[in-house]
Amino acid sequence: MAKASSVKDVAARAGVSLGTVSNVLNRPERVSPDTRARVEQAMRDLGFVRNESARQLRAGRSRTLAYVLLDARNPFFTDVAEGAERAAEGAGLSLFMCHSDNRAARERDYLAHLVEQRVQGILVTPVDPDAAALAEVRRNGTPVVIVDRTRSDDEFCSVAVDDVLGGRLAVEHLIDTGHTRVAFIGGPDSIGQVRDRLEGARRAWSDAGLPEDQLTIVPTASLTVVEGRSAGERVMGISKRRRPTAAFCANDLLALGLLQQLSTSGASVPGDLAIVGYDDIEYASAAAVPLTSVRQPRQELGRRAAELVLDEAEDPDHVHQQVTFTPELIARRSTLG
Amino acid sequence: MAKASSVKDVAARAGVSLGTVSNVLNRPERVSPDTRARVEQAMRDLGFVRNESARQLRAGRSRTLAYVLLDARNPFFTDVAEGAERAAEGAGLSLFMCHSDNRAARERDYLAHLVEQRVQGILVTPVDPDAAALAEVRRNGTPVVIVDRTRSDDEFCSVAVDDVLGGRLAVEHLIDTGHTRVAFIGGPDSIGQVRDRLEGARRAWSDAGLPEDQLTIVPTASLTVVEGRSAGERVMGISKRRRPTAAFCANDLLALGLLQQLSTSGASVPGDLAIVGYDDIEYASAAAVPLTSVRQPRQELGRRAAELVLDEAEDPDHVHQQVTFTPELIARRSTLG
DNA sequence: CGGTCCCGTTGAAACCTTTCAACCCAAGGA
DNA sequence: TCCTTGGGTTGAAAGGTTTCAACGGGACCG
Repeated sequence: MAKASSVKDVAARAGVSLGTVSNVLNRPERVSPDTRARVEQAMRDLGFVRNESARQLRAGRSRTLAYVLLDARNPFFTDVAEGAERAAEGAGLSLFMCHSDNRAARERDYLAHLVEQRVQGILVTPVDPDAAALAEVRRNGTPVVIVDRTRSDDEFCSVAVDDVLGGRLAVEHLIDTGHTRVAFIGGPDSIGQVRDRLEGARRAWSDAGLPEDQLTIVPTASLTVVEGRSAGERVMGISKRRRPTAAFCANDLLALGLLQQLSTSGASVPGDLAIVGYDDIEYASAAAVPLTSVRQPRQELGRRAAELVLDEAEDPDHVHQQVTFTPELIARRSTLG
Repeated sequence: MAKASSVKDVAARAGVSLGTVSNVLNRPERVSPDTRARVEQAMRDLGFVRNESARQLRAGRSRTLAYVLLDARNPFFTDVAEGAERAAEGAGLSLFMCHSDNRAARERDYLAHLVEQRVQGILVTPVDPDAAALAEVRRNGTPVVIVDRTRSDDEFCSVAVDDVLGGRLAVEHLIDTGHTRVAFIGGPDSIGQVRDRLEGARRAWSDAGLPEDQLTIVPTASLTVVEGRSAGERVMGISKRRRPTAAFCANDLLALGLLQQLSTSGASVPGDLAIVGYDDIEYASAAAVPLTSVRQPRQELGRRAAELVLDEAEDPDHVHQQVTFTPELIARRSTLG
């Protein structure tokens, strides 16, 4: 592996000055066709690869965006990343994904590294949206956009989805399809999203003039398939007369677990219990009974976040915006029969 | 956002030379405590952040690895990434994930960008493992390790899992649990992994002396839940007398679809049909009937790949190795009742 | 034939860090 | 007192690219 060759080597081989080589690279139209051909040939001969560090050093900016995400295994985040990726691609940039794995320390390391790299901008779904580290990153000169979280101050751009509205949509749909006893399944309520979705559910309920005690809360310890199954056992353990006829789950994993539990025990969906999930993950539509679910515009979220971070990077008059997207209810057989 | 400050600014403010600032950064033990304190204070005052491009330019190497993966939504790849990440973290490096989304053009862009960035090494699950682009990357000076694919020549390090053995394990397990009519569900056979798993299944079958026509091939168009359901219909459409009593699915998504189809139609698992999946994804153990599945050491795969690429980067006597990992059968209720 | 203009090319400067030989000075030994 | 030693600090050079003012030469116009 011979030492990488530089513009100087290329220039020498092509018999031109190194300024010309640079012109071939950056403004080929300024160079006469035959000179250009000679330079390009020399590049091929030497296996020349432009050194991005040097270019960046000189240019002061990189050609990269980064998305620091909490959990690469959650399809929600990878979909967001994909949206951001497309936007980056459109702007001629690369998007690097960094997996903080929900660890604040790892997140900090990544952020520091990215700032040192002088990436054009950072999208981040932070472990703690109010962490001082984020302000520090921006103070150090790198634009930051917060994704799927909101910060208590408005010092940052952020993109998120209106979870209160999502909860409302879900429950309004159940009310519209005739249900008057409904369970909300989800938890722990330390998760902001869970709280918001429940809040939306409650508002829809009281707006419809339904009695508060007919909206049952079934708490779960986490948002997983296993918890969904156990919640199912609890719901079905209620005497038929008083049992809810529909359940709104705080996410699709819970809903899938619930669905499994019901079909294992011979109950019918939606006959015995209608189900609404949240997130509309791929498995939701592929379930044994396709799930009604609240869809968030995930790719759009990523795309918009990328646009915002680029605006912050390029527009000196940039004003921070908190963008809220609108979720959408996708009705399927689990509520429609 | 004031222009970022450099070591020179820090030096001026601290009243020392810029060499000293650099020493504080890189060999703090050489600097007297009070000078160091002064310099560090100046850094804080100015919000100094080391410019990684310049450092890299000087040092000739970066502090980064990258993993270019096919599909960020597939938990298999993100688990591999996680293993690589841990290894990178251990070596003081960052790992960037790049999502090629199965598009050769995007993969090419990423590889080019990474080479220009002079990353220390690239892990890649390529769209086409024999693509000339990979050889080009290495020729240009960046170590490359191929993950979960194998190349026809041995010019690269690679890490993969023995799919033939995996297929064998699955079918041996079914034979051991008393089945003499088995279906292999999977396709298309343009996918190398599908071919290998089937090959392993066949070998186990004939080694056990069972008649070839009792191993039924049920082809699918892709490895998805929906295809699994349709395969289920086909299998259950066979007259009871000749119907297989067990199915080995080429991946877990097929197995989950199959399971859904069976439970929807009232068939029992494993009573009417035992099921073995492949990959042991998270949903496999969380399914209505927990799935027996063939587990691949995903994190280990990533970890080893990272080690290999670092070895290639650092050891002048590096020899390319093709590492093959051994899969493991995880028996659960879908075959054991 | 002389003067302009424009195109293509050149060479040096700048970007910021790290490294390393050289230097200074105080302390200790002769 | 002079010399040595060594810790602490310095300043210049190097690394590869981009930019830009300047330059050379050919073509065109008068």
